[in-house]
Amino acid sequence: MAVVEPVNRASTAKIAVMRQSDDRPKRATIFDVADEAKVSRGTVSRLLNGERYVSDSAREAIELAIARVGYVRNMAARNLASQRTRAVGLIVHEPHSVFLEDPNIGAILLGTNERLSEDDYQLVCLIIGSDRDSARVADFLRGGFVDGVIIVSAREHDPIALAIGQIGLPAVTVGHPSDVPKIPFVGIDNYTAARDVTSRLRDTGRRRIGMIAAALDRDSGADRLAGFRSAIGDGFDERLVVDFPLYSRETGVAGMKELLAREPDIDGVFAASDAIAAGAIDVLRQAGRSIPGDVGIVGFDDSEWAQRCDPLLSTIRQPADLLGRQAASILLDLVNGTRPEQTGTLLPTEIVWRDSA
Amino acid sequence: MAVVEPVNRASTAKIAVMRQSDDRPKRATIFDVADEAKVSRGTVSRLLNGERYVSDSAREAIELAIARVGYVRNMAARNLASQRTRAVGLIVHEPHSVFLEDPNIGAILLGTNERLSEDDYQLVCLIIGSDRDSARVADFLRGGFVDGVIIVSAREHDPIALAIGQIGLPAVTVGHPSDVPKIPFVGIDNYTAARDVTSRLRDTGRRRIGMIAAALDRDSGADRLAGFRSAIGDGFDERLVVDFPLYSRETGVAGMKELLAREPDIDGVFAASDAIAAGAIDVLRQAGRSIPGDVGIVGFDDSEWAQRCDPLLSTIRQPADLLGRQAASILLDLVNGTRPEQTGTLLPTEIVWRDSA
DNA sequence: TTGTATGCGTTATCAA
DNA sequence: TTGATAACGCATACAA
Repeated sequence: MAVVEPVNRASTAKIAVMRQSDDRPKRATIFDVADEAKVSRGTVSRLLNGERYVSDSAREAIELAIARVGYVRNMAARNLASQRTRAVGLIVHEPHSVFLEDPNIGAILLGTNERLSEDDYQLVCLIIGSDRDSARVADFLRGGFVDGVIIVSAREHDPIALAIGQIGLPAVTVGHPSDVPKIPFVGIDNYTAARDVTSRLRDTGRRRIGMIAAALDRDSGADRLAGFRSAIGDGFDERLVVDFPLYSRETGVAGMKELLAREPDIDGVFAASDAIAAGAIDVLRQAGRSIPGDVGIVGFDDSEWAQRCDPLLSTIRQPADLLGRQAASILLDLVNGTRPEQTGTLLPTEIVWRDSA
Repeated sequence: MAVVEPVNRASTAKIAVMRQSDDRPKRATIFDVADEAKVSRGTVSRLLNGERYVSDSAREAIELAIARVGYVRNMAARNLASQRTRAVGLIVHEPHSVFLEDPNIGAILLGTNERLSEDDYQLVCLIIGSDRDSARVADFLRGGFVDGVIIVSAREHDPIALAIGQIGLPAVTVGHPSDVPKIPFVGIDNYTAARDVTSRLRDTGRRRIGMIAAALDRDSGADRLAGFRSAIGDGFDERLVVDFPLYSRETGVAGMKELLAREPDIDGVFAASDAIAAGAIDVLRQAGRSIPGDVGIVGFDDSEWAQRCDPLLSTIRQPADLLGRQAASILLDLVNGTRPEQTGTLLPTEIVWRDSA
């Protein structure tokens, strides 16, 4: 031990006592472990990080010492020294109502967590519900609290996405707002899915098909509308499209009323989400229309809503958990220095035909 | 400047370059700001932390310097030096299905975030979906990543709760598992709410009242059953109670079928959650029972489910967002060294009478 | 395989 | 009000 050591520790201990305002137990450090095991701090650190070059005798002594002094690593110190945290952030930037109701967000979250867990990364989920949150989260990210970040439900002109670009933090978005082109993304092909489901609606003989669109400021909403339009082709009639800000049941109620008013003979409806479809179905019922007899209707998501509709809702299954997993995989590559070969990944969807169309 | 400074920074720069594996921009430190503004690091730090004793001239120079060199604080270093992070964890420990469906969790999350945001604390939400997660989260907490923690949906014998006790980390639980008595909690009075709603069911003339209980391993589930039992009093018949692990619609379906089989004359049902009630209603319908004519039914939560039932569901409103806010407030006190005067806080609930009973 | 020494970027103490 | 400097606890390059 160098002569300076004891002095060092002694003064440290004193200050620690002074700072110790309450009853939090004092925590052992690598110093204590090294002393106890009669080895150097370097050796302890190497063992802790699973590196080679630790003899069995040293290992035993250290493990014993760790147990004896009750050592646990201090992450802040580790982060500072190693310049990485083994944590990644997941940012959910949504108004409250959406966060609570969107059936996909939870699944994305779980998928991400699962994948990160496999590589022993910690997911920290950051919620933005106000401008103040937004600024604080930006600080948090800039501060090096996480090694990378996944943005769920990014929107156009998202200040956080822009901040991340400036910081140079590895990032992946779920969905791809058009104004952050450099960040890799994972998503589904909303356009094709919408086009295909609408086509099947036509193939089953529907002729006056409307759409209740939503969230046109997001890629998901805009692409679903574009797909619908493409499937309808030349006969497209903009009077048969209504749009609202949110993917909610209320949107379905308002939208369906509007469509019925504009076109009483409507015989098919593509709702931009299952929740919207559920609202629309209730309105159609009250208006005396039978489903799928008079009107065929399809939704999007294959969420809980689809199972609770009467009749059961035909819809598009979106692999939300896989989106999360995939986003996590890409981010891990990024964090480890691998550049992804492609900037965007689209996962396949599947049409689930049930009873409503 | 001391003579040692330039040497120090020069060698630092070299190492930084060596480590800089990719294109992450080099970041300015307090050193750079201090140099640029011709003041000491101490002064810069004081300004950054909003302390007194910074002259206007110094302030101006520093703010200019910060903008010029593009300084942002390094949180890891700040955390290490200050021994606190200004972040608190919120732990959700639930199987996937519950996390996705429980209507309260999201609201608790948002309420917590809102309150913490007011004090500029960052909420980091930690999800436990496996034993591996559990161990990693424990490390994360022990590592000093957060100043405190809120546990949502704590259960009996929760390893995380036990770990937190050992660490001595300030903590609050939402709900109060009986085996972690020392941790303050916030919750609702499930017992009284359940008793009152059941009593009203009786007061409106129901005589054969059953209950579909769930999650008896949690205080919420157990207390709701106890309240029901108390309201029924002497006439309690355990044949009229069924219980299942989850607060889910499937529980309602299975539970109602069982109750109908046991007691065809049943004329009232207390479902332990709205989702359960929704399932039960569907079964009653199919069995040809009218609601509330033949059978009155009430739920718990006042969630989305309640609004989608036909008829609209009478239920108990649980102030989930307030639970989150309150938990956050208590935790902030704890983190700042204030001991709470009481170990438990119960928030009021409200019975919402609609059409189902 | 192990030990030593230095750096990581702050905060906080104390003297000035 | 400011400056100088010692912690904070760990990782790591390099010497041994």
